[in-house]
Amino acid sequence: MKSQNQTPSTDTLKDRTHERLQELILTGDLVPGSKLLETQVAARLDVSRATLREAMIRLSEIGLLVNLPFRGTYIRKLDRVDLQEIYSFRTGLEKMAFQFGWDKRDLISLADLQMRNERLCQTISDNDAFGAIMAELHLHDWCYELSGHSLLLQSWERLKPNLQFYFAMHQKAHDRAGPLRESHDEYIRLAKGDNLDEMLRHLEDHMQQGLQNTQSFLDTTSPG
Amino acid sequence: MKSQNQTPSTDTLKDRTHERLQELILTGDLVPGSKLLETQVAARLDVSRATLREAMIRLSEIGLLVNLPFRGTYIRKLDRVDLQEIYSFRTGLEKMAFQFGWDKRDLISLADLQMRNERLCQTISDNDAFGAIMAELHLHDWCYELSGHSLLLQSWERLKPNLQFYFAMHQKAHDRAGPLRESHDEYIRLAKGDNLDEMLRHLEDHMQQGLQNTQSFLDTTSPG
DNA sequence: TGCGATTTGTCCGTATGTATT
DNA sequence: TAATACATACGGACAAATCGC
Repeated sequence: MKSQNQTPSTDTLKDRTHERLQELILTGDLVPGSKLLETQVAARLDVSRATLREAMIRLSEIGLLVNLPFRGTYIRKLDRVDLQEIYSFRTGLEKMAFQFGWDKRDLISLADLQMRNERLCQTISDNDAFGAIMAELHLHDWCYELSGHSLLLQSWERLKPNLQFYFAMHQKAHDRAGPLRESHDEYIRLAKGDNLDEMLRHLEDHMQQGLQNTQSFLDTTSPG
Repeated sequence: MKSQNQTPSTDTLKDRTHERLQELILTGDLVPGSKLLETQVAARLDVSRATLREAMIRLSEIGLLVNLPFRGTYIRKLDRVDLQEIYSFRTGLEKMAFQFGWDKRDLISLADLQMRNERLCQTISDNDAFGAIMAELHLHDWCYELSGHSLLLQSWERLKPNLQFYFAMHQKAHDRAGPLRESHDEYIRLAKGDNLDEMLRHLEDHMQQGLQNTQSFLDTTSPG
Protein backbone atom coordinates (compact mmCIF):
# COMPACT_ATOMS: atom_id res chain seq x y z
CA MET A 1 0.00 0.00 0.00
CA LYS A 2 1.61 3.20 -1.15
CA SER A 3 -0.08 6.47 -1.92
CA GLN A 4 3.31 7.55 -3.18
CA ASN A 5 3.24 9.98 -6.05
CA GLN A 6 5.01 13.25 -6.55
CA THR A 7 8.61 12.10 -6.60
CA PRO A 8 9.39 9.34 -9.07
CA SER A 9 12.16 8.21 -6.76
CA THR A 10 12.66 4.49 -6.56
CA ASP A 11 10.53 2.87 -3.96
CA THR A 12 13.19 1.21 -1.91
CA LEU A 13 13.46 2.41 1.64
CA LYS A 14 17.20 2.76 1.23
CA ASP A 15 16.75 5.33 -1.51
CA ARG A 16 14.10 7.28 0.34
CA THR A 17 16.35 7.25 3.38
CA HIS A 18 19.21 8.52 1.24
CA GLU A 19 17.04 11.41 0.08
CA ARG A 20 15.70 12.26 3.49
CA LEU A 21 19.15 12.24 5.03
CA GLN A 22 20.43 14.44 2.23
CA GLU A 23 17.57 16.80 2.97
CA LEU A 24 18.60 17.00 6.60
CA ILE A 25 22.15 17.85 5.58
CA LEU A 26 21.23 20.34 2.87
CA THR A 27 18.82 22.22 5.08
CA GLY A 28 21.49 22.58 7.72
CA ASP A 29 19.47 20.52 10.14
CA LEU A 30 22.59 18.46 10.75
CA VAL A 31 25.58 20.61 11.62
CA PRO A 32 28.75 20.31 9.50
CA GLY A 33 31.48 18.52 11.39
CA SER A 34 29.11 16.77 13.75
CA LYS A 35 29.08 13.04 14.15
CA LEU A 36 26.19 10.85 13.05
CA LEU A 37 25.32 8.20 15.60
CA GLU A 38 23.89 5.30 13.64
CA THR A 39 21.41 4.16 16.25
CA GLN A 40 20.24 7.68 16.86
CA VAL A 41 19.81 8.67 13.22
CA ALA A 42 18.26 5.32 12.37
CA ALA A 43 15.72 5.86 15.14
CA ARG A 44 15.03 9.41 13.96
CA LEU A 45 14.43 8.26 10.40
CA ASP A 46 12.61 5.18 11.62
CA VAL A 47 14.71 2.70 9.67
CA SER A 48 17.04 -0.09 10.63
CA ARG A 49 20.74 0.50 11.01
CA ALA A 50 21.48 -1.66 7.98
CA THR A 51 19.23 0.45 5.79
CA LEU A 52 20.71 3.65 7.14
CA ARG A 53 24.24 2.43 6.53
CA GLU A 54 23.44 1.65 2.92
CA ALA A 55 22.04 5.13 2.49
CA MET A 56 25.08 6.73 4.14
CA ILE A 57 27.52 4.98 1.83
CA ARG A 58 26.19 6.85 -1.18
CA LEU A 59 26.27 10.17 0.65
CA SER A 60 29.88 9.44 1.52
CA GLU A 61 30.62 8.80 -2.14
CA ILE A 62 29.14 12.15 -3.07
CA GLY A 63 31.13 13.83 -0.37
CA LEU A 64 28.39 15.12 1.92
CA LEU A 65 29.47 12.62 4.57
CA VAL A 66 32.93 11.53 5.60
CA ASN A 67 33.39 8.03 6.93
CA LEU A 68 36.34 7.19 9.15
CA PRO A 69 36.62 3.43 9.58
CA PHE A 70 35.73 2.33 13.11
CA ARG A 71 35.47 5.97 14.16
CA GLY A 72 32.21 7.07 12.68
CA THR A 73 30.56 9.10 9.97
CA TYR A 74 30.63 12.89 10.05
CA ILE A 75 28.88 15.70 8.23
CA ARG A 76 31.25 17.18 5.67
CA LYS A 77 32.93 20.44 6.50
CA LEU A 78 33.71 22.76 3.60
CA ASP A 79 36.64 25.12 3.68
CA ARG A 80 37.74 27.67 1.13
CA VAL A 81 39.92 25.21 -0.74
CA ASP A 82 37.04 22.78 -1.06
CA LEU A 83 34.84 25.50 -2.46
CA GLN A 84 37.46 26.54 -4.98
CA GLU A 85 37.81 22.94 -6.10
CA ILE A 86 34.07 22.59 -6.48
CA TYR A 87 33.88 25.68 -8.62
CA SER A 88 36.90 24.97 -10.78
CA PHE A 89 35.70 21.44 -11.39
CA ARG A 90 32.24 22.67 -12.12
CA THR A 91 33.66 25.10 -14.65
CA GLY A 92 35.45 22.29 -16.42
CA LEU A 93 32.37 20.10 -16.45
CA GLU A 94 30.13 22.80 -17.80
CA LYS A 95 32.59 23.65 -20.55
CA MET A 96 32.50 20.00 -21.54
CA ALA A 97 28.72 20.06 -21.48
CA PHE A 98 28.54 23.02 -23.86
CA GLN A 99 31.08 21.46 -26.16
CA PHE A 100 29.16 18.21 -26.37
CA GLY A 101 25.76 19.83 -26.64
CA TRP A 102 26.47 22.86 -28.77
CA ASP A 103 25.32 21.35 -32.06
CA LYS A 104 22.30 19.73 -30.46
CA ARG A 105 20.59 23.01 -29.64
CA ASP A 106 17.28 23.61 -31.39
CA LEU A 107 14.30 25.89 -30.98
CA ILE A 108 12.66 23.67 -28.41
CA SER A 109 15.68 23.31 -26.15
CA LEU A 110 16.46 27.02 -26.39
CA ALA A 111 12.88 27.84 -25.43
CA ASP A 112 13.34 25.50 -22.50
CA LEU A 113 16.45 27.39 -21.48
CA GLN A 114 14.57 30.63 -21.72
CA MET A 115 11.85 29.27 -19.45
CA ARG A 116 14.32 28.17 -16.84
CA ASN A 117 15.84 31.61 -16.79
CA GLU A 118 12.47 33.28 -16.43
CA ARG A 119 11.62 31.01 -13.55
CA LEU A 120 14.90 31.98 -11.91
CA CYS A 121 14.15 35.67 -12.35
CA GLN A 122 10.72 35.12 -10.88
CA THR A 123 12.00 33.45 -7.72
CA ILE A 124 14.56 36.21 -7.29
CA SER A 125 11.84 38.84 -7.61
CA ASP A 126 9.84 36.95 -5.03
CA ASN A 127 12.76 37.11 -2.61
CA ASP A 128 12.61 33.36 -2.43
CA ALA A 129 16.26 32.68 -1.71
CA PHE A 130 16.00 28.94 -1.48
CA GLY A 131 13.86 28.74 -4.57
CA ALA A 132 16.35 30.90 -6.43
CA ILE A 133 19.16 28.54 -5.60
CA MET A 134 17.19 25.60 -6.87
CA ALA A 135 16.14 27.53 -9.96
CA GLU A 136 19.72 28.51 -10.72
CA LEU A 137 20.88 24.91 -10.47
CA HIS A 138 18.01 23.85 -12.68
CA LEU A 139 19.08 26.45 -15.19
CA HIS A 140 22.54 24.94 -15.25
CA ASP A 141 21.08 21.45 -15.56
CA TRP A 142 20.08 22.47 -19.04
CA CYS A 143 23.49 22.15 -20.66
CA TYR A 144 24.14 18.77 -19.09
CA GLU A 145 20.83 17.40 -20.30
CA LEU A 146 21.52 18.89 -23.69
CA SER A 147 24.89 17.18 -23.90
CA GLY A 148 23.22 13.78 -23.81
CA HIS A 149 26.33 12.53 -22.07
CA SER A 150 25.42 10.25 -19.21
CA LEU A 151 28.83 10.25 -17.51
CA LEU A 152 28.92 14.01 -17.62
CA LEU A 153 25.40 14.27 -16.25
CA GLN A 154 26.22 11.80 -13.50
CA SER A 155 29.27 13.79 -12.54
CA TRP A 156 27.22 16.95 -12.34
CA GLU A 157 24.55 15.22 -10.27
CA ARG A 158 27.23 14.17 -7.84
CA LEU A 159 28.68 17.64 -7.62
CA LYS A 160 25.38 19.46 -7.29
CA PRO A 161 24.54 18.44 -3.72
CA ASN A 162 27.86 19.89 -2.63
CA LEU A 163 26.86 23.23 -4.12
CA GLN A 164 23.46 23.09 -2.49
CA PHE A 165 25.16 22.20 0.76
CA TYR A 166 27.42 25.20 0.53
CA PHE A 167 24.59 27.53 -0.42
CA ALA A 168 22.61 26.31 2.56
CA MET A 169 25.54 27.01 4.88
CA HIS A 170 26.01 30.38 3.31
CA GLN A 171 22.38 31.27 3.63
CA LYS A 172 22.27 30.12 7.23
CA ALA A 173 25.24 32.28 8.13
CA HIS A 174 24.15 35.45 6.38
CA ASP A 175 20.57 35.28 5.50
CA ARG A 176 20.91 37.18 2.30
CA ALA A 177 22.25 35.00 -0.46
CA GLY A 178 21.36 33.61 -3.81
CA PRO A 179 22.08 34.67 -7.35
CA LEU A 180 21.70 38.23 -8.58
CA ARG A 181 18.96 39.31 -10.90
CA GLU A 182 21.05 39.84 -14.03
CA SER A 183 23.79 37.33 -13.34
CA HIS A 184 22.64 35.02 -16.11
CA ASP A 185 21.76 37.51 -18.82
CA GLU A 186 25.06 37.16 -20.62
CA TYR A 187 25.07 33.42 -20.04
CA ILE A 188 21.70 33.04 -21.72
CA ARG A 189 22.58 35.39 -24.55
CA LEU A 190 25.74 33.48 -25.40
CA ALA A 191 24.04 30.11 -25.02
CA LYS A 192 21.58 31.19 -27.67
CA GLY A 193 24.26 32.59 -29.93
CA ASP A 194 26.62 30.90 -32.35
CA ASN A 195 30.01 31.49 -30.81
CA LEU A 196 31.04 28.51 -28.73
CA ASP A 197 34.46 29.88 -27.84
CA GLU A 198 32.94 33.03 -26.46
CA MET A 199 30.50 30.92 -24.43
CA LEU A 200 33.36 28.88 -23.00
CA ARG A 201 35.33 31.99 -22.10
CA HIS A 202 32.30 33.48 -20.42
CA LEU A 203 31.84 30.36 -18.33
CA GLU A 204 35.16 30.97 -16.65
CA ASP A 205 34.11 34.48 -15.70
CA HIS A 206 30.62 33.45 -14.75
CA MET A 207 31.84 30.76 -12.40
CA GLN A 208 34.59 32.91 -10.98
CA GLN A 209 32.01 35.55 -10.20
CA GLY A 210 29.71 33.01 -8.61
CA LEU A 211 32.56 31.76 -6.50
CA GLN A 212 33.53 35.16 -5.24
CA ASN A 213 29.93 36.12 -4.62
CA THR A 214 29.59 33.33 -2.11
CA GLN A 215 33.12 32.69 -0.98
CA SER A 216 33.57 35.86 0.96
CA PHE A 217 31.88 34.87 4.17
CA LEU A 218 34.28 32.00 4.74
CA ASP A 219 36.99 34.55 5.40
CA THR A 220 35.06 35.80 8.38
CA THR A 221 34.61 32.34 9.85
CA SER A 222 36.96 30.77 12.32
CA PRO A 223 39.66 28.76 10.54
CA GLY A 224 40.10 25.00 10.96
CA MET B 1 51.93 4.73 14.55
CA LYS B 2 51.21 1.54 12.69
CA SER B 3 53.77 -0.17 10.54
CA GLN B 4 52.34 0.16 7.06
CA ASN B 5 52.25 -2.87 4.82
CA GLN B 6 51.88 -3.28 1.10
CA THR B 7 48.23 -2.54 0.52
CA PRO B 8 47.10 0.78 1.95
CA SER B 9 43.54 -0.44 1.64
CA THR B 10 41.38 0.32 4.59
CA ASP B 11 40.88 -2.29 7.23
CA THR B 12 37.17 -2.85 6.98
CA LEU B 13 35.85 -6.06 5.52
CA LYS B 14 33.43 -4.08 3.41
CA ASP B 15 36.32 -2.37 1.63
CA ARG B 16 38.28 -5.57 1.12
CA THR B 17 35.13 -7.17 -0.24
CA HIS B 18 34.67 -4.22 -2.58
CA GLU B 19 38.20 -4.71 -3.88
CA ARG B 20 37.92 -8.45 -4.25
CA LEU B 21 34.63 -8.21 -6.08
CA GLN B 22 36.08 -5.57 -8.38
CA GLU B 23 38.95 -7.95 -9.07
CA LEU B 24 36.52 -10.67 -10.07
CA ILE B 25 34.80 -8.30 -12.47
CA LEU B 26 37.96 -6.81 -13.93
CA THR B 27 39.54 -10.18 -14.56
CA GLY B 28 36.46 -11.31 -16.41
CA ASP B 29 35.80 -13.97 -13.83
CA LEU B 30 32.25 -12.70 -13.64
CA VAL B 31 30.63 -12.45 -17.05
CA PRO B 32 29.19 -9.09 -18.18
CA GLY B 33 25.42 -9.15 -18.15
CA SER B 34 25.18 -11.98 -15.68
CA LYS B 35 23.25 -11.64 -12.46
CA LEU B 36 24.86 -11.66 -9.05
CA LEU B 37 22.98 -13.79 -6.54
CA GLU B 38 23.64 -12.23 -3.18
CA THR B 39 23.66 -15.42 -1.15
CA GLN B 40 25.85 -17.15 -3.68
CA VAL B 41 28.42 -14.38 -4.03
CA ALA B 42 28.43 -13.77 -0.30
CA ALA B 43 29.20 -17.44 0.25
CA ARG B 44 31.94 -17.36 -2.36
CA LEU B 45 33.59 -14.35 -0.75
CA ASP B 46 32.87 -15.71 2.70
CA VAL B 47 31.09 -12.61 3.96
CA SER B 48 27.59 -11.88 5.15
CA ARG B 49 24.94 -10.62 2.80
CA ALA B 50 24.89 -7.23 4.51
CA THR B 51 28.60 -6.73 3.99
CA LEU B 52 28.37 -7.83 0.37
CA ARG B 53 25.49 -5.44 -0.25
CA GLU B 54 27.47 -2.52 1.12
CA ALA B 55 30.37 -3.40 -1.15
CA MET B 56 28.10 -3.71 -4.16
CA ILE B 57 26.62 -0.26 -3.67
CA ARG B 58 29.96 1.39 -4.37
CA LEU B 59 30.57 -0.74 -7.42
CA SER B 60 27.14 0.32 -8.65
CA GLU B 61 28.10 3.95 -8.14
CA ILE B 62 31.21 3.46 -10.23
CA GLY B 63 29.21 1.73 -12.90
CA LEU B 64 30.71 -1.74 -12.86
CA LEU B 65 27.46 -3.09 -11.48
CA VAL B 66 23.89 -2.18 -12.32
CA ASN B 67 21.28 -2.48 -9.61
CA LEU B 68 17.63 -2.88 -10.49
CA PRO B 69 15.43 -2.55 -7.39
CA PHE B 70 13.81 -5.84 -6.41
CA ARG B 71 15.23 -7.45 -9.52
CA GLY B 72 18.87 -7.85 -8.74
CA THR B 73 22.37 -6.63 -9.44
CA TYR B 74 24.06 -7.35 -12.74
CA ILE B 75 27.54 -7.10 -14.15
CA ARG B 76 27.73 -4.07 -16.39
CA LYS B 77 27.64 -4.58 -20.11
CA LEU B 78 29.54 -2.11 -22.24
CA ASP B 79 28.44 -1.25 -25.73
CA ARG B 80 30.05 1.02 -28.27
CA VAL B 81 28.19 4.10 -27.05
CA ASP B 82 29.35 3.48 -23.49
CA LEU B 83 32.92 3.20 -24.65
CA GLN B 84 32.69 6.42 -26.62
CA GLU B 85 31.33 8.18 -23.58
CA ILE B 86 34.09 6.84 -21.41
CA TYR B 87 36.72 8.07 -23.82
CA SER B 88 35.21 11.48 -24.50
CA PHE B 89 34.74 12.07 -20.79
CA ARG B 90 38.24 10.88 -20.11
CA THR B 91 39.54 13.30 -22.70
CA GLY B 92 37.79 16.18 -20.98
CA LEU B 93 39.05 15.16 -17.57
CA GLU B 94 42.62 14.80 -18.72
CA LYS B 95 42.55 18.17 -20.43
CA MET B 96 41.40 19.65 -17.13
CA ALA B 97 44.20 17.84 -15.35
CA PHE B 98 46.87 19.28 -17.62
CA GLN B 99 45.39 22.74 -17.33
CA PHE B 100 45.41 22.61 -13.55
CA GLY B 101 48.81 20.99 -13.27
CA TRP B 102 50.72 22.63 -16.07
CA ASP B 103 52.49 25.20 -13.93
CA LYS B 104 53.19 22.70 -11.20
CA ARG B 105 55.56 20.61 -13.27
CA ASP B 106 59.14 20.49 -12.05
CA LEU B 107 62.21 18.35 -12.61
CA ILE B 108 61.14 15.75 -10.10
CA SER B 109 57.63 15.25 -11.43
CA LEU B 110 58.88 15.17 -15.01
CA ALA B 111 61.43 12.54 -14.09
CA ASP B 112 58.58 10.61 -12.50
CA LEU B 113 56.65 10.83 -15.76
CA GLN B 114 59.67 9.59 -17.64
CA MET B 115 59.95 6.61 -15.33
CA ARG B 116 56.32 5.68 -15.78
CA ASN B 117 56.76 5.73 -19.52
CA GLU B 118 59.87 3.58 -19.36
CA ARG B 119 58.03 1.08 -17.23
CA LEU B 120 55.24 1.02 -19.79
CA CYS B 121 57.72 0.41 -22.60
CA GLN B 122 59.29 -2.36 -20.59
CA THR B 123 56.03 -4.21 -20.02
CA ILE B 124 55.21 -3.91 -23.70
CA SER B 125 58.57 -5.33 -24.62
CA ASP B 126 57.94 -8.19 -22.24
CA ASN B 127 54.66 -8.97 -24.00
CA ASP B 128 52.96 -8.53 -20.68
CA ALA B 129 49.58 -7.34 -21.93
CA PHE B 130 47.93 -7.01 -18.55
CA GLY B 131 50.95 -5.28 -17.08
CA ALA B 132 51.01 -2.89 -20.02
CA ILE B 133 47.43 -1.89 -19.39
CA MET B 134 48.16 -1.17 -15.77
CA ALA B 135 51.33 0.68 -16.69
CA GLU B 136 49.50 2.82 -19.21
CA LEU B 137 46.86 3.78 -16.68
CA HIS B 138 49.57 4.56 -14.17
CA LEU B 139 51.21 6.76 -16.73
CA HIS B 140 47.99 8.69 -17.10
CA ASP B 141 47.61 8.89 -13.32
CA TRP B 142 50.53 11.27 -13.44
CA CYS B 143 48.66 14.32 -14.68
CA TYR B 144 45.83 13.86 -12.18
CA GLU B 145 48.23 13.61 -9.29
CA LEU B 146 50.08 16.61 -10.63
CA SER B 147 46.91 18.66 -10.76
CA GLY B 148 46.52 18.40 -7.00
CA HIS B 149 42.78 18.56 -7.57
CA SER B 150 40.99 16.04 -5.39
CA LEU B 151 37.65 16.16 -7.20
CA LEU B 152 39.38 15.63 -10.50
CA LEU B 153 41.42 12.78 -9.12
CA GLN B 154 38.32 11.20 -7.61
CA SER B 155 36.53 11.44 -10.91
CA TRP B 156 39.41 9.74 -12.66
CA GLU B 157 39.57 7.03 -10.03
CA ARG B 158 35.90 6.35 -10.65
CA LEU B 159 36.34 6.21 -14.38
CA LYS B 160 39.47 4.08 -14.38
CA PRO B 161 37.85 0.78 -13.38
CA ASN B 162 35.55 1.10 -16.36
CA LEU B 163 38.57 1.34 -18.63
CA GLN B 164 40.22 -1.62 -16.98
CA PHE B 165 36.98 -3.49 -17.33
CA TYR B 166 36.81 -2.79 -21.01
CA PHE B 167 40.43 -3.69 -21.56
CA ALA B 168 39.88 -6.97 -19.77
CA MET B 169 36.91 -7.75 -22.00
CA HIS B 170 38.90 -6.79 -25.04
CA GLN B 171 41.82 -8.89 -24.06
CA LYS B 172 39.61 -11.87 -23.32
CA ALA B 173 37.96 -11.66 -26.72
CA HIS B 174 41.09 -11.20 -28.79
CA ASP B 175 44.13 -12.01 -26.84
CA ARG B 176 46.27 -9.43 -28.48
CA ALA B 177 45.62 -6.05 -26.96
CA GLY B 178 47.30 -3.33 -25.04
CA PRO B 179 48.97 -0.11 -26.03
CA LEU B 180 51.49 0.16 -28.84
CA ARG B 181 55.15 0.71 -28.26
CA GLU B 182 55.37 4.30 -29.46
CA SER B 183 51.85 5.41 -28.65
CA HIS B 184 52.98 7.70 -25.85
CA ASP B 185 56.11 9.22 -27.35
CA GLU B 186 54.38 12.36 -28.51
CA TYR B 187 52.36 12.53 -25.31
CA ILE B 188 55.50 12.49 -23.20
CA ARG B 189 57.31 14.95 -25.44
CA LEU B 190 54.53 17.48 -25.24
CA ALA B 191 54.03 16.97 -21.51
CA LYS B 192 57.64 17.91 -21.03
CA GLY B 193 57.42 20.88 -23.36
CA ASP B 194 56.08 24.35 -22.83
CA ASN B 195 53.08 24.49 -25.12
CA LEU B 196 49.91 23.71 -23.22
CA ASP B 197 47.60 24.28 -26.15
CA GLU B 198 49.50 21.81 -28.26
CA MET B 199 49.32 19.29 -25.42
CA LEU B 200 45.58 19.73 -25.15
CA ARG B 201 45.12 19.32 -28.86
CA HIS B 202 47.24 16.20 -28.85
CA LEU B 203 45.10 14.70 -26.07
CA GLU B 204 42.12 14.67 -28.38
CA ASP B 205 44.06 12.74 -31.00
CA HIS B 206 45.70 10.48 -28.47
CA MET B 207 42.39 9.49 -26.92
CA GLN B 208 40.68 9.13 -30.27
CA GLN B 209 43.44 6.82 -31.36
CA GLY B 210 43.18 4.81 -28.16
CA LEU B 211 39.45 4.53 -28.64
CA GLN B 212 39.68 3.29 -32.19
CA ASN B 213 42.49 0.92 -31.33
CA THR B 214 40.25 -0.93 -28.95
CA GLN B 215 36.77 -0.17 -30.19
CA SER B 216 37.01 -2.21 -33.34
CA PHE B 217 36.22 -5.60 -31.89
CA LEU B 218 32.83 -4.47 -30.64
CA ASP B 219 31.73 -4.29 -34.26
CA THR B 220 32.34 -8.00 -34.64
CA THR B 221 30.39 -8.89 -31.52
CA SER B 222 26.73 -9.75 -31.54
CA PRO B 223 24.59 -6.68 -30.92
CA GLY B 224 22.40 -6.30 -27.89
C1' DT C 1 -3.33 -16.19 -16.69
C1' DG C 2 -2.18 -17.86 -12.22
C1' DC C 3 0.73 -20.20 -8.67
C1' DG C 4 4.78 -21.75 -6.34
C1' DA C 5 9.68 -21.06 -5.92
C1' DT C 6 13.26 -17.89 -5.64
C1' DT C 7 15.42 -13.62 -4.43
C1' DT C 8 15.62 -9.09 -2.75
C1' DG C 9 14.62 -5.64 0.78
C1' DT C 10 14.42 -4.95 5.56
C1' DC C 11 14.68 -5.74 10.43
C1' DC C 12 16.50 -7.57 14.74
C1' DG C 13 19.60 -9.67 18.25
C1' DT C 14 24.08 -10.38 19.15
C1' DA C 15 29.05 -10.82 19.15
C1' DT C 16 33.53 -8.78 18.14
C1' DG C 17 36.84 -5.20 17.48
C1' DT C 18 38.27 -0.41 17.66
C1' DA C 19 38.61 4.14 19.59
C1' DT C 20 38.11 7.10 23.41
C1' DT C 21 37.66 8.28 28.27
C1' DT D 1 45.29 0.41 32.49
C1' DA D 2 40.37 -0.62 32.64
C1' DA D 3 35.92 0.59 31.23
C1' DT D 4 32.68 2.44 28.09
C1' DA D 5 30.64 3.66 23.71
C1' DC D 6 30.27 2.79 19.26
C1' DA D 7 31.11 0.86 14.56
C1' DT D 8 31.66 -3.36 12.28
C1' DA D 9 29.99 -7.81 11.09
C1' DC D 10 27.20 -11.96 11.37
C1' DG D 11 23.04 -15.02 11.05
C1' DG D 12 18.44 -15.63 11.07
C1' DA D 13 13.97 -14.13 10.06
C1' DC D 14 10.06 -12.41 7.35
C1' DA D 15 7.38 -9.78 3.85
C1' DA D 16 7.17 -8.23 -0.66
C1' DA D 17 8.44 -8.46 -5.27
C1' DT D 18 9.99 -11.02 -9.09
C1' DC D 19 10.64 -15.05 -11.88
C1' DG D 20 9.59 -19.49 -13.99
C1' DC D 21 6.45 -22.82 -15.11
